[in-house]
Amino acid sequence: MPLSKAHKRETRQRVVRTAAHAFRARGIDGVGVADLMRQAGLTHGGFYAHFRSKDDLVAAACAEGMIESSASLLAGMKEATADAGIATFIRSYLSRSHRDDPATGCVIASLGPEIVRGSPQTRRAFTEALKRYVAELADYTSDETADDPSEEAREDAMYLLLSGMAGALLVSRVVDDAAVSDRILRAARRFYTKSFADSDGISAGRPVG
Amino acid sequence: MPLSKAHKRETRQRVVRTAAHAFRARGIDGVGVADLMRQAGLTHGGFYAHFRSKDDLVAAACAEGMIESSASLLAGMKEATADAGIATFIRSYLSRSHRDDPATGCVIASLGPEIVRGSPQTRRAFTEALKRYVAELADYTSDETADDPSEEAREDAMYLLLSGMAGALLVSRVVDDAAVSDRILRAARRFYTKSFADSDGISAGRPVG
DNA sequence: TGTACATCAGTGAACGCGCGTTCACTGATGTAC
DNA sequence: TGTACATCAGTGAACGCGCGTTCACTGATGTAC
Repeated sequence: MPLSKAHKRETRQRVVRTAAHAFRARGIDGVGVADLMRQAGLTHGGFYAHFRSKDDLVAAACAEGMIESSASLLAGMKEATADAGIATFIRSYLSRSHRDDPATGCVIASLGPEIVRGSPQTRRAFTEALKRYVAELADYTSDETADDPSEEAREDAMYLLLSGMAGALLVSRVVDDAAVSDRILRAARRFYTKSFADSDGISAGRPVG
Repeated sequence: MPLSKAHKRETRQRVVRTAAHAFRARGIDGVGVADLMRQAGLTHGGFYAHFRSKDDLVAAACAEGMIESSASLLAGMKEATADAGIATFIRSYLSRSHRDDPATGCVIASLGPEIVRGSPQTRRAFTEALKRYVAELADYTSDETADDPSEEAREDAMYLLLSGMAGALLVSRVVDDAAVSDRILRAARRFYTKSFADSDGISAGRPVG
C-alpha cells in the first residue's frame, strides 16, 4: 500500500475546508480549482484523486461551511436560559465582525443564491446541514414546560430567525454606506432579540406557529 | 446623422432590461455578453457601443432590477390604510410565485452576494436604488399623526422588513424540500404581517427604533 | 532486520472551450444642398 | 422634392486568457517475504 487512508482523508478535508473559506469570500465562480489546490499546498492535477468534479467539491464545501459557521455560533451559547442563549446568538450573528468577515461566516448570506442555482447535490447537501442546524437551535429553545410550543413551531421560528438575520446581514454588506450598514445591524439586533429572545409575554415573533 | 438618439437609448434600455432578467435567473457570472445580446436581438460586437464593459452593464442592470421589482410590488399597494398596504406587500413578496420566479423578483434575494463582491460602481448604483425604494416604503407607512415615529425609525423598520423577507425568500428557494419551503413562506407571512402591518398595540416590530 | 515490490496520492504539461474584449467593416439613417 | 454625404449602431471574425478536466508520470509508502 502507498500512503495511509487517514492521510488521504486529511488531504481531502484540507481542500474542503480551504474551499469552504475561499467560496464564501470570493464566490463559487470566483475560485478556480488550480487556485484552490495551490492554497491547500498541492497542484491542480491531484484534485481528481479526491473529487469527481468541481461540483462534487462545491457540495461538500457548502455543507462544511454551514457546519463550521453554525458550530462557532452555537459554541458561544452556554447561557443559563434559552432566551439568554438566543440573545447571545443574535448578537454574534449580527455583529460587525461577522459582516466584515464573510469567509468564516454564514453560508446563506454569502452563497445562498449560488446554491439556489447550483446542482441538485449541492442543494441537497446544504439543505441537510441547514436542517440539522435548525433542529439543534429548536432543541436549544425547548424549555420543557407546559406551554412549550411544538417542535415544528420551534423549528419554524428558528428558520425565521436565521433567514431574517441572514437577510439583514446580506443587506448590511451590500449597502455602500457605512452609517446605513451599521444602522441596519443595530436595528436588527434589537428587533430579533425582542422577537425571539424575550419570553415576557409581549413578544410577537416567538413562538410563531 | 445616423439613427436617432432615441433609438440608441431604446436599444440600450432593451439590453439592460434583458440583463436584469437574465442575471436574476442565472447569476451574473452565468450570463455571457454574447448570450445576452443574442437574447436582445443583436450580435455581441455591438455591445461596446452602449457599455464600456460588462461591469458597466452589471451596475445598470442591478439598479434596473431593483427598480422594476420594487415598482411591481409597490403597484399592488392601493389600500386605504398603511397597514393594509404593507400586508398586501408582504403577501406578494412572500408568495410562492415570487419564490418560483427569480427572474422578475427581488434582486437582494437573487444577486445580493454577487453585488457584495461586485465593483464599487455596482454597489453604488444598487445602494442608491435600494435607498429610494426604502424611502418610498417609509413614506407610505407614515400616518401623519402625533405618535408617527421619525423618518429614520420608519426607514430602519423598512430595511428590517425588506431584508428579513429577502432572507426568508432566499432560504425558501435554497431548501431542497418543498414542504419545508412552503412552511417557511407561510410562517414568514404570518410573522412579518404581525410585526410590520399590525398597529393594534401589541406589535413588537413596528416601529423599531 | 533487510530488501523487493505493488500501490496510488500527487505532479505538471496539455486539451478544448467559452469568456470579455477588439477591430475593420457595412449599411441604414438624418441632414445639407 | 431629390440627391450626395457624413455618421455611427450594429456586424462578425479574431484575440488572449483562464477555466475545468485529462493523462502519462513519479516517487514515497506499507506490506510480503
